[in-house]
Amino acid sequence: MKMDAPAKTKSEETKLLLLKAATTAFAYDGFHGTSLKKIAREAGVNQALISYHFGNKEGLYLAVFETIVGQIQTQVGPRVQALQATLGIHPSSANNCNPDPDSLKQALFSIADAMLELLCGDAGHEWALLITREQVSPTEAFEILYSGFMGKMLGLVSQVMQMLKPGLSEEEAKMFAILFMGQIIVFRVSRTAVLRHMGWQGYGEGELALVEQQLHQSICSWLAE
Amino acid sequence: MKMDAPAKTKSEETKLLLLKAATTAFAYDGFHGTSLKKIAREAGVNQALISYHFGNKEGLYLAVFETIVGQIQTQVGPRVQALQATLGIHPSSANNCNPDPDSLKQALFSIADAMLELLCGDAGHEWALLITREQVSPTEAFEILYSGFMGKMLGLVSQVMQMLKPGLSEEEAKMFAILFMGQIIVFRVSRTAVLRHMGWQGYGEGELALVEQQLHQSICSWLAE
DNA sequence: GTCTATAGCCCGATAGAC
DNA sequence: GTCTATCGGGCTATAGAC
Repeated sequence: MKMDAPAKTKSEETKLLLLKAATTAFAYDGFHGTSLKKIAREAGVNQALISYHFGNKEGLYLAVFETIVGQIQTQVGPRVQALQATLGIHPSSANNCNPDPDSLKQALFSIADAMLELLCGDAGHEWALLITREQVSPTEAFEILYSGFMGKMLGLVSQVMQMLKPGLSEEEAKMFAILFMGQIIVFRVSRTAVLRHMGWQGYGEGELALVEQQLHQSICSWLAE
Repeated sequence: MKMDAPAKTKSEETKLLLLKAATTAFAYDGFHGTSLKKIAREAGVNQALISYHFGNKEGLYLAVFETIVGQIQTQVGPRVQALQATLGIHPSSANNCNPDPDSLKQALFSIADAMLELLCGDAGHEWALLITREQVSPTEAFEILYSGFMGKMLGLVSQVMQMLKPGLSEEEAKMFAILFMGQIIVFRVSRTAVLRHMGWQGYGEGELALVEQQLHQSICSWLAE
């Protein structure tokens, strides 16, 4: 919720240490593959404190996702709002529903780039693993992710698509948003297969730039049609 | 390997029962979330027989994937070869590298439809879960999947793309194959998010038809460009 | 708030009778 | 080939001292 400073009380520091260790462990080994003993060990904190602070294993797991969503919202939330403002979607404007098509396209580009970086960049590596896992095998934590940012993202892309191609039905626009996301998340979800197929060692700057270029081209194809 | 009939010896029947139960259990709960005790119980087979027939838990897990790849190969293998023949990719033909562009496009359509049905249809539900899990968190079993059919599939799509758009570099063609796959697998990987976003209850015939239509349209956009 | 210690359970693997 | 029985170990959760 409000955890930017390294923490003040000792209790909060313990929580942060546990959350950090739990994020790493759950990301790499999944919920079932992770033991509380290991998390406590890696955090340098006594195991019994997990129950004390988070109730049980599931409570800790959910807390990890709440932290992630909170940080994503503080990071990309402002950008999304700025985007909505640029596009004239903000509620205060009457119905200025005809922004510059080119800036709309640029908006799609920047959303794609941001998603790709989040999912495939070094910074959000563990987040990406956790998010992907919840996509594939949803638990209670999926609700946190979807209502926190995924649903909003899909809705935004759908809206932009419908503005760019007014002929689209709402259903078609929503479907396009999903295809849009699919082209991005495949690079995380099928990471191993992608690297093998492309003959890459990993996603370096060069590779990501190439992917972004291809994504932009694909988006242009849709819009040109 | 060669298991079509309900089995002959009692030993093979036991193996089949265990493989069937293991497929279901691993699909829904993952490797770590599944216990051998549960598999034996659901198979109606004594637990100790797992060690006897498959060595250990991992051996059983890998055997599940070998079975899946075997069945996929017998199912779609002939279709792929027919496709390659139609496209003139078969080695016996010299270099008849200019088949009808329209039949190439139809080939892409049918690959997309087959993949979508495999991943989202009722028939391959458990397979889809297992495959997706291995994509996201690869283990030794990933090798079986990739060398068994995923790599071939990606290679085939890349080839077709390059034939349809000769201007593409090999790298671009490979990337297109990945975007192609991404648009399909998103419907499995992000199933929960997709259903919520679209307001669907599940993937019925109507929904799948709609998805296929949209996929075809997306492919057409790429090719038209 | 933090710790130690442990209860209670389920797991995977194996030994040995049949 | 199939079974019962069990071992050793790791797990989550909790009780209770400090």
